[in-house]
Amino acid sequence: MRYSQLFPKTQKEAPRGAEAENHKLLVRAGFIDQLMAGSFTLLPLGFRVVEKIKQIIREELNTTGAQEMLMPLMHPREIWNETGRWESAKEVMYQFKKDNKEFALSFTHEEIIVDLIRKHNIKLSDFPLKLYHFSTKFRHELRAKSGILRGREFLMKDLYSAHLTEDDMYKYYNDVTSAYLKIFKRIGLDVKVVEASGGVFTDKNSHEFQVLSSVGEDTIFYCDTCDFAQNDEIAKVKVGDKCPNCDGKILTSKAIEVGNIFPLGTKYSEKMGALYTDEKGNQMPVWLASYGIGPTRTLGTLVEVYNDEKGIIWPKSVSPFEVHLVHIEDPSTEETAEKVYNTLVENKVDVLWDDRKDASAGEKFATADLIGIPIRLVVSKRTEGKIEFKTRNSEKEELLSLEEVLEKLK
RNA sequence: CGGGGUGUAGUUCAUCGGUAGAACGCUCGGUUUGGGACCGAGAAGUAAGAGGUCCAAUUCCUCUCACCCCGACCA
Repeated sequence: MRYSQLFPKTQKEAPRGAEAENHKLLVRAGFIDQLMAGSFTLLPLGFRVVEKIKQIIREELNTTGAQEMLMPLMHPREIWNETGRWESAKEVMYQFKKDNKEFALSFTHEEIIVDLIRKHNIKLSDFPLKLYHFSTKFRHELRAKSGILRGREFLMKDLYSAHLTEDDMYKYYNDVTSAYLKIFKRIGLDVKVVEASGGVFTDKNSHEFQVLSSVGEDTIFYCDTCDFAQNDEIAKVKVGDKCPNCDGKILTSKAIEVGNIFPLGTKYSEKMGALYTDEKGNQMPVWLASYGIGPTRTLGTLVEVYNDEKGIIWPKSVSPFEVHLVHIEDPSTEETAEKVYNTLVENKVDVLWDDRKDASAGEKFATADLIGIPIRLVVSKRTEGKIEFKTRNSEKEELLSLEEVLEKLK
């Protein structure tokens, strides 16, 4: 991709009023654009990062046997009446009427999944069922805030599993926990698995995947030695206590919730009649669990965690491009730059080439630092036919041949 | 929904009773090229909207709307 063709270009100023680092940097670097409070366009750069996050999630979930699909975002009132959530969740739902018929924009999909399951006459051997999709969620937040971290419209991956027994549900629940840990590790985020209440989704406790950060909205208590962690809404420990599971000390921190998993039990299947016939001929409700990850919130969280005074620093696994090629204009180096770019493309290296003819060296470096692609290559008359290789998070520069660069990128 | 803040050029801001200004960005011309270069020219505005006070309102007052922050709430 040639930077001269990329929409939009970076800008020096952050939007008026923006305070959250993710908001300022994502807008300045051209990853997102705000339409209204809590609602953003994913611009080409932001879209690339989110697609990479989604692909990592997809790979790990598919490994657990889950199947991807896509459910509708506009739902009839009737299906929400079945569980009583048209009323009980009305605060968070966008509800509206058209042609005398009532609808809601999707804020979650339990009802839709249960409807699918009961409709398809599934037999014992079909279980467990594991279905997921990536889709937009509409939630009427009282206050949208913190850039892309709490929006009224955002992307979510939601996975739903259906089981014959509680044991089987928890078995898969643990599988998903492991998959989530792999996902966040690959994305480059350090997460804590935190016990929390299930809110309006379930009476049982749920688990949240939290990234420690001062801009987080949740407060968690966690052990400095083992994996123990609880959300303050249910926490029975306080700072300085001895950990209930080991000899460690309890600490506290603000944290951003990037994922959560809920053991739903049989609440929804009983209300909606998602039943199976067991060996003895009894009609039994299926056991359900749901599991969410917010790819767009993850995008913002990454920026909160990985930035410096110059801009964003993407982890390699989710960077919008693998390398940022900077050409410092000089007639004698034009061919070299073009050749380096073409060779990288031929070798399937995802490269953003700053080919602008009207930008100074300083401007190009500032642009590269702001966008935050982890590897920067420079071609200039100073590199004399070679290529300067530098990573975003270090000052060290190496002068390499094209072959050496390709070798290093492998 | 309660409290606070802010709305002026594409963006960030100045002007704060006498009728619109800068920087950045953009367009054109020229000089530049290792850390957001320089010179010249140019385009760009219903001062968020409505009402009020005043000889005169971007400026003061009222209401509305929008955005940001704190709180409440939150899957």
